[in-house]
Amino acid sequence: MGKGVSLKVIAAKAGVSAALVSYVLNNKKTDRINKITAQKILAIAKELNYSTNELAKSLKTNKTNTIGVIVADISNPFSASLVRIIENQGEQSGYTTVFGSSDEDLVKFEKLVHTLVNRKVDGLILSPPAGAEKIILRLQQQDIPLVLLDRYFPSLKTAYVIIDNYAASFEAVNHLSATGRNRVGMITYDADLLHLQDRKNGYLAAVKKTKKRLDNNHLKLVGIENNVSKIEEALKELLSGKAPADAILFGSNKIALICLRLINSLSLIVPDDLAVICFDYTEMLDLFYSPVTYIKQPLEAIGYQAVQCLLQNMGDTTNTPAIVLQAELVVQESTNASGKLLRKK
Amino acid sequence: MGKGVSLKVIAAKAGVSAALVSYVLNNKKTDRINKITAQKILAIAKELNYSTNELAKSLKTNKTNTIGVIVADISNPFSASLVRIIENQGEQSGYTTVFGSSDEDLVKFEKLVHTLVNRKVDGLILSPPAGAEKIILRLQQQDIPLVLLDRYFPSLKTAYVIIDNYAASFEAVNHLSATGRNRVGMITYDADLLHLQDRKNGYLAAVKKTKKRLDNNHLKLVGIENNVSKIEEALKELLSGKAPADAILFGSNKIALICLRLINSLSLIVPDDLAVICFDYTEMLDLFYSPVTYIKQPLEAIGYQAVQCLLQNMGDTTNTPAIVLQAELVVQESTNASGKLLRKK
DNA sequence: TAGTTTTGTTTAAACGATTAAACATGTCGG
DNA sequence: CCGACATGTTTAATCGTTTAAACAAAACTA
Repeated sequence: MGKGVSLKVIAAKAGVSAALVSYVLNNKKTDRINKITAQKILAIAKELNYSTNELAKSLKTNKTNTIGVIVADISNPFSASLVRIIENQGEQSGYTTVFGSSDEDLVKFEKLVHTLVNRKVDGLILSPPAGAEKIILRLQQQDIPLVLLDRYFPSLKTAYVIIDNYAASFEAVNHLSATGRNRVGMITYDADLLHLQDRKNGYLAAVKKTKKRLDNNHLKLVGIENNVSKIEEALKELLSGKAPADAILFGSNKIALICLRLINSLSLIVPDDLAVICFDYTEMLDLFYSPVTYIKQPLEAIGYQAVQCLLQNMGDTTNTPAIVLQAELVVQESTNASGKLLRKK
Repeated sequence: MGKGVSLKVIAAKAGVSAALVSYVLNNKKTDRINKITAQKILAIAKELNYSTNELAKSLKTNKTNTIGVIVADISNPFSASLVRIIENQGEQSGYTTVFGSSDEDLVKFEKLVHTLVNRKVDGLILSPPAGAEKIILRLQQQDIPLVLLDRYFPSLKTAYVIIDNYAASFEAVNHLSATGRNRVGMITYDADLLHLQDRKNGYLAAVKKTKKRLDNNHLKLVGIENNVSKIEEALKELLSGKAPADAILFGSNKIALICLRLINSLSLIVPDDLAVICFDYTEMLDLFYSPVTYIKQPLEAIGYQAVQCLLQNMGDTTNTPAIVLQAELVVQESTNASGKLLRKK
């Protein structure tokens, strides 16, 4: 391996001590240092193409200027976009971001957390899987700054940034009701995670509010592992029987993909026969023949707030801001009340 | 910040030297060490919840067990999937992966490379933007193991993993020709990057081979910044005039998205009036009313090979394997020769 | 019993930086 | 011409590990 150029090397070449080189390169004690010596040192540093060994620096300063981010799955477009925003946002404040995917797996999550902590990240932005309370708690006991993303645990006093999933679902169902849909169904996850519960509960509350009889068969819960046939089955059930749904809210973009693909191959027409709304935007929603109405999470704001909260929490770990952002319902053709089709006949 | 538990702390508590603790915890010199002492040390380490400071360890051992990956844009589903595969693949070999997005911007790319190098990653997997030759060369001079991903520079002797873009384009056009399309167009990038040139040249060669008159107007080049109106304009041009294209090959998933969205709003029918093929798979292709035929890059294989090549290059930087993988044309409805529509009428 | 091995543990330097404190000079006022 | 202050640079400890080498005591060996 090519010998690294260290302060010592520069010092030797310049005939000074390593300490002085450090001062010069970091612009410290600038009032004291001889300009000529400083110039010489800078010249040599440039000539040798010196660059700091951040490992050593971090070890000494106890600061890595790194934040660790754990999402469920970075290959999910939703996570990927968010991660990108956090990456940019962090950079603005001088932080490098490192990511990992937990796959909603507690063991994997814990392993990732460990790796990041042992590498001494300055703080963590986490989308923890269900059951991660103990892990989070231990991090707090170790005084490691962190903010939860997209999820939160009511039993824990942490900083978090979430969207109001309850309101988002509620608004979506309201929109469907208001535009004449009578049997609004939902396919979402059967999970402990509170943000998913909120999506479900928002739906239930809105359905109840319509005074229309609440038909349990219109809420379909599927596993978070996104099993294709299970989800397809749920959709088929919703669309059959004596009171088939005339509108469906999909609890995630994964669910939406699977269902829309299936709908493509069925004989029913969106939005005439069925209105659909999807949680989270993906490019694909625009490509469906009837562009899909969706619940738009304010990704920029989420990413921004996550980093800001973390910075605050880094200053003082007892400072745990809780940010709740509102999602926005973006109405497109798939919930068109008129039933007039824009798509090609 | 909560005092870190260091070897020294354990050593003190156990009444031994830090060195001995290190030996025990790393299972070195196991034959020599007293079992009882070892047990005691392990117990204390567990009790204090010790975990290695990887910073210090890396500084000493000159190994971080980290590989750095730079892609164009991690929020692009293609990159996101690949990155995920690399992440998993790296983990198999005991490496943590850290990512960054260059946005095809040379300055940003260089900055990212610097950051990763200063953090002493053990190796790099890079999708360099155009003009990155000097940067790559300097890395090689510093003996930093690296492998290029998806791209390569003929002027440089580096390890790389790419797909045969020329053959992929060629095959796609052939397929269109063979299924009766006569005026095959392409919209792709006007870029120096060789893999993009290859896509273009494969198209040109295949068109030439059909013996049909090569009409320059059927190849549209757009900027890599994916300007929406420029791309839409290119599409409109292809579809108008005296010899409108009856088939189009899209040079990337971004281009495809923009064009398919526009096609959705036009009166022409895919595949009857127009066949389309897209480079790179994305979920969205399945949601288009006429599922889109695409050129499938073997992501798993690419990710696997990238990591393997890097490991080889880490062992010996003069070892620069060049892997060329073949893409696969996945034929779906959008190039259906019969013109029979599966989509809803 | 003295010498050699084996067993068990410690010493100390090193990785590459940071930084308080000490140490030289030089300059100036009185 | 001497103490005080300013100027410029070095010393040395430290961060938390690793690891070769030294050391000490016990256990054989002859």
